[in-house]
Amino acid sequence: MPAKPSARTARRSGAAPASAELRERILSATRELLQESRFDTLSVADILTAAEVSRASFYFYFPSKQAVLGELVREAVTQGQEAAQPWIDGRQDPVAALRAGVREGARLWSANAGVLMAIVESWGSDEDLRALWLEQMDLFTDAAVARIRSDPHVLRRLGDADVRAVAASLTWMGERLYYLAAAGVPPFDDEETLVEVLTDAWTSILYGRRDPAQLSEARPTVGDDTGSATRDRRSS
Amino acid sequence: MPAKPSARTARRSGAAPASAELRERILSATRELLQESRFDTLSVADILTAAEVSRASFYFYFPSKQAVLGELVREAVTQGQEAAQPWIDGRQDPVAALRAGVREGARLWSANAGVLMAIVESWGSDEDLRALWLEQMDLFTDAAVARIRSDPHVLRRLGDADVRAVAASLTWMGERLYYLAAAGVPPFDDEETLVEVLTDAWTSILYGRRDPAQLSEARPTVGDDTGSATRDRRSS
DNA sequence: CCATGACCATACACACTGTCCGGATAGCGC
DNA sequence: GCGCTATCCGGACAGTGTGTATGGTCATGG
Repeated sequence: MPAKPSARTARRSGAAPASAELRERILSATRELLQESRFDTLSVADILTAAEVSRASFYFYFPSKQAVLGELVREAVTQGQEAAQPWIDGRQDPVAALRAGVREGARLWSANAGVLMAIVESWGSDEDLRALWLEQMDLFTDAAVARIRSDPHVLRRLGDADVRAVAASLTWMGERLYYLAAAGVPPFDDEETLVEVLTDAWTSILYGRRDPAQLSEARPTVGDDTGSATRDRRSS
Repeated sequence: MPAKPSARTARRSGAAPASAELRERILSATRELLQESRFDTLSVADILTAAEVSRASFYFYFPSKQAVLGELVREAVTQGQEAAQPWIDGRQDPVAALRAGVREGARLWSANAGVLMAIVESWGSDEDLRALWLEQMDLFTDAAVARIRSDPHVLRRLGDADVRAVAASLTWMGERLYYLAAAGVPPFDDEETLVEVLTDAWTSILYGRRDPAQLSEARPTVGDDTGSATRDRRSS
């Protein structure tokens, strides 16, 4: 069966074949594809087409599509570490800093929804991705632990509880809620709701109170519950 | 190429070829296989071998291996609904009931670790499984919402927060932590730690206090933190 | 002017899924 | 005992993926 030997010869003409240019193309293409497809339904062939790269080249730069995802995750997550900083170094009001961090996290997640959803869905099935993701979660946990340890008020409140376990819980609760938000699962698909509930949870657990400040923020009546539906992202 | 026409003829001899007997064999075999393999690395062929069933028969009873998982999940999750009952109908001390429910949940998860890990890892990639799991989580959420609504103390404390969102957060935090425990991710791989931290989180958020009772329970010094390692189940 | 390195097309070995078909066999009515 | 039918089996096949291997093309630079 004769394949069409059509126009696939207009590339080398481009400016610089700078060493790892194809590598970049692969990365970008994958990142974009992930915005509309799930990682596991994405075939290498799809990436090849989108990046206009040959199979051989792909496997020259990456050992597998999982490796590509790993790279993208590292990129995305680096920014995340920074979002948490304000709360970590604890120069501001903790609750305010926390809320700001949570909101920043939400922004970050929606900006990189494709990549982050992909890693969350895939770290269970690939050794390298698993190590990568667990390491990232550990970093957040470490930061939270440090912050908690440096706050006598929180320490007292926590009593004899396992500080690291508490910190890890908070980290993973965040991971899950952000993921659900990105996946369009109600009620987390609404950013405002997400931020409120996450912040409340963190402050309740650590500081034993809900943030009074939130009441002053302009937030329309919630009109909550009665929502058992299952709406999905991917339909936009 | 002559295949060995060997001993595959010792089954029909068995007692009753009662209608859906093969179906049962498939279910059990899969359940057992899931205790040592991940769902996505499990091929239909593996199930066929384990259940001593032909490919044709398999596809007669189930449209796909996902459907098998769905069935197993329904079985496992039904028990879960009951575990939550004591807290739901709220005749006992809420915190005590909560703690008991959380512990029961932990037991349930470790008893059905294979199946439950499988659904958690797979609901993102299959329409039916997704609907099934989201429905289950919604059921738990509904129950929590009802319980919260019927408790003026909690209601007051929650203020204008979105009740359903809070309930959903608690549900999903549980899902994630139980999963991590089953997956052997520290510090949740220790049941005691898991139960404590989950109960504390729920009570902190809902009742604004940690349970004083827990201090009286015999619980050895935690010797917490300094654990960033990544140990995996599947190695037992 | 040709060697080299970057890249491509193609095709292959292997694995898995889901479908289809020609039997084999056991129980059952007769 | 005899054929019927429901049930189940082995095996083959098409379709789709992945990862590897082979040989060819083209621009550049020595």
